[in-house]
Amino acid sequence: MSRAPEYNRDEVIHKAMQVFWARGYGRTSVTDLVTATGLKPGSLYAAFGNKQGLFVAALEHYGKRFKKRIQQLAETDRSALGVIRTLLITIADEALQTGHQRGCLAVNSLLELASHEPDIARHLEAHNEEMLQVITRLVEQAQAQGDIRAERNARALSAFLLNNIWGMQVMCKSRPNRAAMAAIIDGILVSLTAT
Amino acid sequence: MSRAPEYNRDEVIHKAMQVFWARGYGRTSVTDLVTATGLKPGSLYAAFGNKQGLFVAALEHYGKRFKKRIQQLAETDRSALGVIRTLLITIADEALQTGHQRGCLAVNSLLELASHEPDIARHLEAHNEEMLQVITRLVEQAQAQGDIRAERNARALSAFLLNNIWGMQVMCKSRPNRAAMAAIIDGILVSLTAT
DNA sequence: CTTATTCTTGAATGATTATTCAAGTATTGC
DNA sequence: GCAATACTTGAATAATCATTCAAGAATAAG
Repeated sequence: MSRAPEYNRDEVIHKAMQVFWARGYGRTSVTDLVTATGLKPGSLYAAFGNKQGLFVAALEHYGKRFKKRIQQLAETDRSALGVIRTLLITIADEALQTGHQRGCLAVNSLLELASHEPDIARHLEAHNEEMLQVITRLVEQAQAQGDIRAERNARALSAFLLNNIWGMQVMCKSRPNRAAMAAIIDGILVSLTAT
Repeated sequence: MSRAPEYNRDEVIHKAMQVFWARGYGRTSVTDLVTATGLKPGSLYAAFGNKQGLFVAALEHYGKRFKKRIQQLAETDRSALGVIRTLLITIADEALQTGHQRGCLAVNSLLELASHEPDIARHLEAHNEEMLQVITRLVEQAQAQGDIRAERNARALSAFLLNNIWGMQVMCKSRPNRAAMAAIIDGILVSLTAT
């Protein structure tokens, strides 16, 4: 029927995501995206409409990746509290990787854009709600397993957990510090497992 | 000797701060600043060097304001733990004010600029270190008053506290929610006062 | 081969950006 | 009144930005 695209859509989105993640939306120029993806402006616009369209695709790609990783984590441990601990340690370790000061694309974008771009704000709110649900399920499992007291409100504990994850993503950008990360994880677990 | 400026420097900085706070650094144009401050470009550049110079002045103004407010809070209550609780409630209440989705200028700027502007990153790291010291002093007081166990590491508890404050400033931007804020404050206090 | 369809290319467009500067205006000391 | 000094003004500048589009190239169907 017609000519086939020379690029792979997912690869293009992945490369665009990395640029947006490293530089933020506003500081990423279409020229940056052309360089990173190898697509010329015309192809980029034909495929994604505009810069924001590519950004939304990148955000969704990021969200999928994130969920997939938590899924994998959950399969490594039968103890839900263990999964929670591993999740926190993983986030801390990534934050502590020298040079890796990108933080979290979702959090970065939320602060940069949510007040100005309602469409993007909706995407990010949905992402956060999904995160909250994943965490709530883990907390409920930990309650069923007897590691967290059953009387406590799982949704409330999850909000507290997510709040700390957000905080760690902020610390990422400043002076990621092993002692502080350990203190935070300790503080969280003390609170979660309090009697 | 010479002509006196027609503007008040502090007022100009204050107005600029509000624009940067509401819009972020990148989305704020010099035209926005000219409109908000009433100063023409020439005067603005004579007074602050460039856009970034005015931004740094705004950041410092913000930091001073913040410290002053905590100082005032500290004077309202003899109990250091009470001050900490009030501080958290105040932050939560501001976040919950409808329409007020600005979050925290320091956190917003950290995520937007720290990886790209070393000068600004230094300012923000200094600000965070000061916050940490203020909080540490409160924790130590609470320990002296017997509300937090003396064996616990004050600096570690403060890192945990600051992490949650950062998280709340992130939530500000998404769906500030009273139940979640209450859950977070509860989670923090449970951990702080754990035996 | 011809035609229709879609992809690729990259220069052009027009808007917006931060910044500069020369000309005008006010104030102070003499 | 006369300089000297410093502030104000706003148009000009040059760079950068997202986006468009016409022309060329590849593919598939008939």
